[in-house]
Amino acid sequence: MKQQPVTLKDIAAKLGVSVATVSRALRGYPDIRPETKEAVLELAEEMRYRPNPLAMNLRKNQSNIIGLMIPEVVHHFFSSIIEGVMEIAEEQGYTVMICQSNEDFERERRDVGMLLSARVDGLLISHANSTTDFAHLQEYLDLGIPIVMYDKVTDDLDVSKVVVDDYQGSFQATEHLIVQGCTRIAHIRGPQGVKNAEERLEGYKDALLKHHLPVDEELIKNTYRVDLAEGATATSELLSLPHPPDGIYAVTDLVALGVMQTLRESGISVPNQMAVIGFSNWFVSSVVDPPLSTVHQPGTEIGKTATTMLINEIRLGQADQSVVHETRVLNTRLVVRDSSKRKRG
Amino acid sequence: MKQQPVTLKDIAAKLGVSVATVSRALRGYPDIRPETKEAVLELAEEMRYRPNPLAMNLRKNQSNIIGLMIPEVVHHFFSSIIEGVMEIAEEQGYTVMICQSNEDFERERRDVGMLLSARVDGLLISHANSTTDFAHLQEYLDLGIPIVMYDKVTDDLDVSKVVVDDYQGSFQATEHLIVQGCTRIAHIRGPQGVKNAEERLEGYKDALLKHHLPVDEELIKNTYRVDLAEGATATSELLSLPHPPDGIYAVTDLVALGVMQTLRESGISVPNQMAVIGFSNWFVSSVVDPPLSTVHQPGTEIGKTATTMLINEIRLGQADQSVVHETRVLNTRLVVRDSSKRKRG
DNA sequence: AACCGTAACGAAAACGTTTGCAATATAAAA
DNA sequence: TTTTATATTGCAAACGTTTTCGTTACGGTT
Repeated sequence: MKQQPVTLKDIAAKLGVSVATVSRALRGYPDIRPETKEAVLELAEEMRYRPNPLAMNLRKNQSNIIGLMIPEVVHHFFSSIIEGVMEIAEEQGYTVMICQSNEDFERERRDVGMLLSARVDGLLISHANSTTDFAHLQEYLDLGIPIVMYDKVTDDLDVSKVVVDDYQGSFQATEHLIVQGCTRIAHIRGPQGVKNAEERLEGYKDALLKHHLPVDEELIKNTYRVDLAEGATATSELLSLPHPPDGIYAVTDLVALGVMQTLRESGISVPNQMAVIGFSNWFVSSVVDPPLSTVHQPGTEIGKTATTMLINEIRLGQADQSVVHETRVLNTRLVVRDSSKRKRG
Repeated sequence: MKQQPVTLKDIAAKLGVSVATVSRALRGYPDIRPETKEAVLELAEEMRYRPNPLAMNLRKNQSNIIGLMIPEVVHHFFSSIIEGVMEIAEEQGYTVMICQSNEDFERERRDVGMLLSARVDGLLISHANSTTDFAHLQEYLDLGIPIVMYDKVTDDLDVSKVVVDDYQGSFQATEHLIVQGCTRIAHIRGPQGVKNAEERLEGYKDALLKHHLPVDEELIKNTYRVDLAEGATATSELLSLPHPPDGIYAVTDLVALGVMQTLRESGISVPNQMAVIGFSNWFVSSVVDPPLSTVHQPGTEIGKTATTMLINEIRLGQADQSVVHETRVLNTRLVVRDSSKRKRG
């Protein structure tokens, strides 16, 4: 038969003391006789007592849950973020409730509401590309529930943020192609209005300017879904240009893979005829042929940092202390592989 | 200032009725006057009332949380399982608490205990390769908390299970290589004692037998960590054999990628000199060159099925009805790509 | 003998729900 | 008019904790 979980009351009854005493003994309160404490601890161990978090948290008006909104779970970059989040959360006694927005604003709004209903103590969010209205997040702030935004962030909200230095990473990627001897470098950019995409575009342009190369709008291609297929079509278009590029910098590794496929089908050799570099450093980039150069985004670290900051704000709030929001910018790292390596180095 | 979340009491006070009435109105109980119900619903909406799940669940002695033990989060197969689990869970009003064992038994035991402390209503688990003792899971069963095992399962425990047909998938993979004209097929196998690995080995052997090919122990290589490097070293060993194989079937796509890298470095053409096939169907397998043939494991579906079964058992248990455990075997699907395609089909 | 300080513990309220039971009001039946 | 059935509602306990505020007992001080 199902045995019921043991409660404080059970222990108290067996010991002939009150529930309060048991609670205090277990929590290590001072005014408890050492022998009593000893006995309680021993019996609790023996009966395999496990405190009921529902009751504890109800009493304390907190849940010890942090909500995590993520665009896609099945995605190397994001799952490494999940890993980082879980590591810190577990270490700090929090549990994580994950929701997947699938880049859909309506779903994001619904799930954000669900997490609020679940009484999360704080929220980590990378918003969907399509999100422009942040009223659903403002609700949290009104209730005093802290939010930390990561990766995709907005200036519209006064909260802490964790991002990577997209501008610098992009600058380095572009400059790397220039150093390798490329003179006409195309950029397949991310969706308009998304901050990361804009930053990367700027980094690309500025690198060109620094090296006195013209910024040719013909060489800047748009993506909307940021996937393999868009990388492929953009590449076809670039190849049919009267004066095609000799290097392609794609906003994401996935897009870069689409680029490489099209180049292979067109019989164009990488990196000699066309150097290619991506952004993100997925695992897959290291095993394709030729291995894809890219800019490493420290996913795990983003997750860890954001979670540490969030838990910190949660605790400050519980202690009625004021919090000051900060934006942490993590460094990217250029990863040079064969897809862009023309010179020995 | 922080505004407190609104409770039943707040609504009751504003309406001059009792908390019980409000509760019943919201839950749609029959004996409530329509006008009262109307008024309650309206005010609740207006005040943006959200029931406190902690209180609800404490009262009902359940958590509406299901625990998910997973070997690694950053892994295509497993993250697709997570996705499937989350989809069903959310749909059924459950939330998911994920823990990562990292293939480490001690960590698995600790996290399984943590989930128990968190009062999960049920547990989904794929155990670590190193797990041979299942006492930590027995504890759940004693408490009447259902478990559903997926992917890595054991016969030692009388619980429901969801697996793919490793034997059949393996048989098909091997047979496919035979049909393509391979006569000496090597198998890089998974760790001994792990059920999936053993089943795949059997499928491989039986396919050879069916086609009257000898089972040559020299051609069966072991792995322990099941990674890229082991695929590479196994391949080197196979190549240095007096009579090397003309086809390699690897227990996992990751291992197969290691195989392909080594073959490339050795200047051996795939598939003509050596046909290669893996198992799992990661995304990466579709973008490498040549695209890797493999056996598709329906990760999302595994997650969905296991979660559906678990929630079903949870509900049966809550209704004091008896549950009968079943093992669901999902079909795999052979995915033929260029790494094994010698004949047109 | 009256008082006080302190150590150790218990009683009970509180957190926000749900729900069995009792209570009231209203309408129908006698 | 009284009785009875029915429709609404409220009371209060319960879920398992934590914590405030007492209470008791006891040794030591005046």
